[in-house]
Amino acid sequence: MTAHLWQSLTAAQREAVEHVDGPLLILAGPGSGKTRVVTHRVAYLLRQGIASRNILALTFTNKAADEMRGRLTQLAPGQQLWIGTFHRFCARLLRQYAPYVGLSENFTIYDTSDSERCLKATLAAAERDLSWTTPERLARAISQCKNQLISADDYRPPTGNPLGAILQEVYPAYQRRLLASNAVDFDDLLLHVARLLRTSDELRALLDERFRYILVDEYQDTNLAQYAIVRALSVDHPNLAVTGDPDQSIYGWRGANLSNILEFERDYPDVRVVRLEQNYRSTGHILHVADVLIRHNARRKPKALFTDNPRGAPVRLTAYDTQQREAEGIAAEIAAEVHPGRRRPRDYAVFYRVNALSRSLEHALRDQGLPYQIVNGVEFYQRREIKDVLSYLRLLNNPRDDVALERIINTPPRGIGRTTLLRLRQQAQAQGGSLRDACGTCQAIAGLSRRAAKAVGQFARLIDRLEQLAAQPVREIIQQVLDLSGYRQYLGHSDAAEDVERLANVEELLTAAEEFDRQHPGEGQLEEFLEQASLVNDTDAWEDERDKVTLMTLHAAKGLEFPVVYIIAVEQGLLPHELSRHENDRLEEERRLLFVGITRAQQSLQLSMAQYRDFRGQHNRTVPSEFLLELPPESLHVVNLQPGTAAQRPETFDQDQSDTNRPAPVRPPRGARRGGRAPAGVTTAAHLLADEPDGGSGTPPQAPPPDQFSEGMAVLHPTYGPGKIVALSGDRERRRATVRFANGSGQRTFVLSQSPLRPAR
DNA sequence: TGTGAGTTGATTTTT
DNA sequence: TCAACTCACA
Repeated sequence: MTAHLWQSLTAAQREAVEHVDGPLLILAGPGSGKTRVVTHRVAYLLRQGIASRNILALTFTNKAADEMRGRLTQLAPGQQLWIGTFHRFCARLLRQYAPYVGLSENFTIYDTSDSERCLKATLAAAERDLSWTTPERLARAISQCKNQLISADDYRPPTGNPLGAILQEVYPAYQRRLLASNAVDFDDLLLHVARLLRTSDELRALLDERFRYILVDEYQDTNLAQYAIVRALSVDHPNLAVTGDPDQSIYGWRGANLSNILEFERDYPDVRVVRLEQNYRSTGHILHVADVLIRHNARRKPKALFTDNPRGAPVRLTAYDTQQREAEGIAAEIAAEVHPGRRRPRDYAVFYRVNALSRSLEHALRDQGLPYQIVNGVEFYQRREIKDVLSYLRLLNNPRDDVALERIINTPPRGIGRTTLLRLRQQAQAQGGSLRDACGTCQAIAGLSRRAAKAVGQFARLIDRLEQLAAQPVREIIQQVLDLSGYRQYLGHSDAAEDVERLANVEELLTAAEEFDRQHPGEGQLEEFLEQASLVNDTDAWEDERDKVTLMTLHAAKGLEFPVVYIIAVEQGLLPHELSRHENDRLEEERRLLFVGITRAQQSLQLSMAQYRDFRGQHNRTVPSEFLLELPPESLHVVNLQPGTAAQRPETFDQDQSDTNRPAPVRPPRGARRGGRAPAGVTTAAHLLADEPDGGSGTPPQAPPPDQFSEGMAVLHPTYGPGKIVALSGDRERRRATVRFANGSGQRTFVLSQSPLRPAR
């Protein structure tokens, strides 16, 4: 082996790299060179004479897979081994074994919006009263079931849960519809494979033998289904190496199960554990802030983060007046470094909790003439025109794809309206066939007007004609679709900026198809193209080559690093997010999210908040994030850019609706109270942020907070559930609200200052 | 059947 | 704020 490859590795890294047989757990802190270790280890395995086809590397995102592939081609050129996401891997297996689960190999992969359409169709057919819940909620519930390996037949609702009762009916019906359409949703990819491995030990053993060495990256993000798959493939050959960091688990909401990594040692008692704790990325101050913050989490594996890097500048904690000031301030700082050439735009990243926060930054950066890129804005493959065109392709590939058919049967408009579609659905149901079948027999459908029947007949002929082309190169198929369906004309007939852009997007799709064709010569590649389109997202298109400021969510930031990082809107309700604030597990996940953001920074980091922020079209006073209280003052530099604020700030706490109101005007948020972990001498974010320029001055009596309740407003009560305010009375501390509750609890009156009632939004 | 205005209602993170 | 959906009308 070439000596220089290993020279740069530390003892701990080398230990992981040179581990060959048996289970291995690599606990890798941020910036600890994990990717290097993993790729070196694969190279090492290959050099030990292990055949590349026996190695399987599973990642969570395409981006991670691409990076690993890229590095491996440098370390071990010319080796063919499987590197990819769980979903890609499962899709590929499923194509091979589709009949075992009732699919044919040309099945369609529904993305989230497709499966929601499918679910809506199911609900419409079931005719249940859904006024009290939404299809989205049901979709999420189904997804959660699948993540936990609960199949439609196994599902038993918890007693007294109204959602469960509906689910018991709808989940199997939805699943039947998917199968009838020869389609799977994202979760099915995993679920089908997991069940396949469980039911057929023969197949399981075959694949276990085939994939003798398995590596799983970001193991902390695996859910139960992924866990089951990996375990099933590591019975006879338990050479399972997982890497991860429990502190960077941020996908709990998607079913990721932190226990998978926390209890790995229990699952594999003879596991070798390697800890990579030295950080090569960040300055001492940045790492210290991250470390102190994450120690507030209870569910974790304690670890000591350290670095030999210089301490650097303290982390800045900046309070702005408004979000505009925040954005302008950040943009001006970047411009001041970039324009004289001290730094490049690509050195900078701005992170936020939700996509909606990017707008003011875009403005500010544009005003400064700074180039920027937004990761995960509107995804390319989610755009209407792209989905339209792809739906044609999907229907060609899988005639039973009803969701695709419904999408295009009248796009562009060809005179097939609601009524006609309804008849077609009835016909399909009666025949027990697909909509595509029904279209073919439209002459025989009762109640269909002559005109409608003609339109449907034309549509059926169009599809027939296109189906002849299915073996052509993908670009050619798309061209024909655009021409024969009239879609190109339909988009091109107006000069509206919107239409021009749509046309441009379609052109881009053609380019992508051309590129695909080049890489996939030969016939019948349509299926592979569609699979890529469903399982590849826009993060993958993020170009770190481009010299631009990067704007992205904290989730998207995982795995990346930047010299200078800004994290904006570190405020209650956003970070931690409103929906995660009240459950401890989810609060810890929010803390991890901030931890991930902080540890992306190499040299310089600023956390910021704005006193006022426009959100969802409303102008709101904000409350500093409780996480700010948990940061170590000795590594912080607090900058207060709010004019004359010390006087008003206590009031901000009155708007904190998280727990029971207290009479005291200044109330330490939860973090400070819990176990007295707040840094000595600092009790509240108000103090923390009032350090300068005018901190400590006398506090005049504050104005009463603006009334947040109004008549007719939807509210939520922890005991009585959702309700509506029917009357308000009294003032200030005595202000009372009468609420009518939805679930038969009748009407009740609450003293607002003493009740946990809050707006339901 | 298609279109446009108007309303409503919902808003986290993604394979 | 903004997209999806409804409803009235051509």
